[in-house]
Amino acid sequence: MESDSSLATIVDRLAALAQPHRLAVFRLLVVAGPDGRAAGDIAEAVGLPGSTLSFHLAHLKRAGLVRAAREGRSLHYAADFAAMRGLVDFLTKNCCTGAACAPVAEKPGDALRALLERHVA
Amino acid sequence: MESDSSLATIVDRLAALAQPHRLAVFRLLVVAGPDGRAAGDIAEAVGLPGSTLSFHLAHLKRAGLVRAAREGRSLHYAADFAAMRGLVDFLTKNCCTGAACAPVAEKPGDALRALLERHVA
DNA sequence: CCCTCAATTCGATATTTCTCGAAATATAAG
DNA sequence: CTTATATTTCGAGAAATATCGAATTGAGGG
Repeated sequence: MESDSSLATIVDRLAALAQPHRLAVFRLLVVAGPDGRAAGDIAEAVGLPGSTLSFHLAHLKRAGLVRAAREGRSLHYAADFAAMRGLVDFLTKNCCTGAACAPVAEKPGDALRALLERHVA
Repeated sequence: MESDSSLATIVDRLAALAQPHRLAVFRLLVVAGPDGRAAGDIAEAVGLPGSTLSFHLAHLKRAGLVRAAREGRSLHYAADFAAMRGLVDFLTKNCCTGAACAPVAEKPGDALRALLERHVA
């Protein structure tokens, strides 16, 4: 049940978040929680014309980071937390190991334990 | 000693990694470790003309994800692990909380503990 | 069925990104 | 000082992205 983590998917997801408006939208949806928010609602919150927002939402959706569901006459967009977790996992495993990123990790799990220390001291 | 994590910086770093060649280069530098690798060496490994690679390395450098140091007549590029950790931290804190991403996190630290569980079971 | 509200798709345009050969720069070696 | 090697900068073209008003589709309400 590992969500798709091909390199192409990773790049798509990074690209989806690598744009100020889209990052703002996604963060909005993260705090909004599983029920998400209506498109028009989001448009007002981030101050974008509907068509422009629609473009960005489509981008996020293509990347699998958000999902849409009809609710009456409006569309509710919600963050896909599993996809996001997959992205963070990839970055942690593939771009944060091998050397000095997570200090001293002789045994598997030590890197994460060190991470835990640093954050929960 | 918190590395710069302004939104603009985060977007720059995401954009830097959101490109197949650059992601490949960065991963190469991650496994290469703190000493990094020479530019020409990297160019051959990823199969890019020098000028094209130089463009991508400059991009990664602007974003603060890699650093360059002269070594004889070649330039050695190395991943900046602290910057990368900063990016992952941002994503974890700002895009992976609030709801179902890290399961059950009532007390601070629980989210990370849960993460630890999931990875080190 | 007609009207309205919500959202997307369609053009058209401006901007940015990517690519790569040719020329320039820097460092070492003879 | 001349030559060779490593890398960057320049310039120019092709492709992808971002923006937004106008036209279109979809879902309810009267």
